[in-house]
Amino acid sequence: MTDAAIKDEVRRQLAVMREGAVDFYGENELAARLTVCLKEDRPLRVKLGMDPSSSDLHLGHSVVLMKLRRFLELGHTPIFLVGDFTARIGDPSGRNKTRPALDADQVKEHAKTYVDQVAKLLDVSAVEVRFNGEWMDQMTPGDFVRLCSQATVARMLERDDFSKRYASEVPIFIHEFLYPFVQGYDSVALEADVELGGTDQTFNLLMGRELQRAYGQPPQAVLTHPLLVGLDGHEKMSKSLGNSIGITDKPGEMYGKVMSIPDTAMPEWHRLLAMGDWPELGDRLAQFSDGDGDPMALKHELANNIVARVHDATAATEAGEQFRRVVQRKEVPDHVPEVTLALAGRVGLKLVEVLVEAGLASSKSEARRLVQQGGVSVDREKQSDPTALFPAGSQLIQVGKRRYAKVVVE
RNA sequence: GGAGGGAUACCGAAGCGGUUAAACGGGGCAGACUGUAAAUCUGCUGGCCUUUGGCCUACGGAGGUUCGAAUCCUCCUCCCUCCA
Repeated sequence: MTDAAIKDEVRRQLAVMREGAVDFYGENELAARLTVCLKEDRPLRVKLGMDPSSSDLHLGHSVVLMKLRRFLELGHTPIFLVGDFTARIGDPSGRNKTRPALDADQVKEHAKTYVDQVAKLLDVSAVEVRFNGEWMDQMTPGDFVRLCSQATVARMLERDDFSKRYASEVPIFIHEFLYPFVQGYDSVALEADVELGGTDQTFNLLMGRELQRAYGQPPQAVLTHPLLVGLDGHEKMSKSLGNSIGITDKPGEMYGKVMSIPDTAMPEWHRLLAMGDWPELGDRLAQFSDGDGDPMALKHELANNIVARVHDATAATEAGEQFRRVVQRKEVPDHVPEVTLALAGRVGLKLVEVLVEAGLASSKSEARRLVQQGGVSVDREKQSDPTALFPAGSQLIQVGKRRYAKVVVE
């Protein structure tokens, strides 16, 4: 490659890297390093770390995972770091209370399925998968104290999440201070050239730069990305807030959840999740925000694209048909779970009992409430008497708009 | 080590001797409406029952005072702030 060609290539790659990102720290340093790498035909080492603090990855995680995939496509080395050690500390980032510390067994349990979930979005055989326990479990207390001597308490307290907690008298534990050191040290151990993360990770990511300098390495570049807003359209997507779409969600469920986001969240979802794909949908979404276009059709398309990426095109099409049928036309879905109940010599089972037994209500009181509020129908007929008897036979029960069960009493 | 403040349902937060399964807000569920599981409005939101009523469990934990306690007292646990 000529110098001019290299220069163009560097420019092209940086543009891809920047896509969808909020901040790009150390961009100029990276440009220089990339130039050398291209000359020597050597890939950049690109780190993305996630803590197995819950067993499920969601669409919010997919934003940075897709970015990692872009780096792979550019010919660099993606490193997926499973924070098995850091999960045992609990990342305080963006939290208004202490994250519960997990024990080693829970972490191992979560980590098991992590890589499989990542594999849904990118080719893991080309990814360097590492665990930070590899080096952290080897570290001596002396090493660790040396590590911690790289930043001050005042600096820590400047962090938004900490200063807010401090001001509102919510406890901050010492170990929470330790988290950024470990995450930063991971970059040292991995000799990362670039680290990806959400904007909430900014402090931790920049700590990596500082520690690399302290340990005599050139500092990594840092790319921060916006946090995907959850199903409610306001809070960031998070499993604990219950507004998330899991990577492992079934196609139908995933499709329905996408359909439920507020229209106003569509352009943002497209921007973050498409990551350069589906460009014309983006154009039409832009028009829509100018007041044109059919929002429902656009949302169907968005849902279809998302499901197709995580699952496959066939599953997405099926999920779409199912949604139109069950939710929009209020027809009975194809597959209704079937429950068989024993009559046990009685004349009939009470409706409330049936609802609880079929898992459609968590208690008889709740079942009674549902019936009284007109939320229950049997064989498509609305029920009003919670004590109505259910004779032997097979009947279709519906609770609310879309929960069904076929109950066979025998 | 000392002084003060606090712990209430899924979450936040009132209540400070009886009419409190406990205001209010959020969340959740149901209903109406809708292109959508959005927005908006309405209702419900501890459990069990023979249900215009009854019973059980519940206000950090353990005891106590009282006819009666989330509310008063004692001890304990945990948290926060300030001083050292």
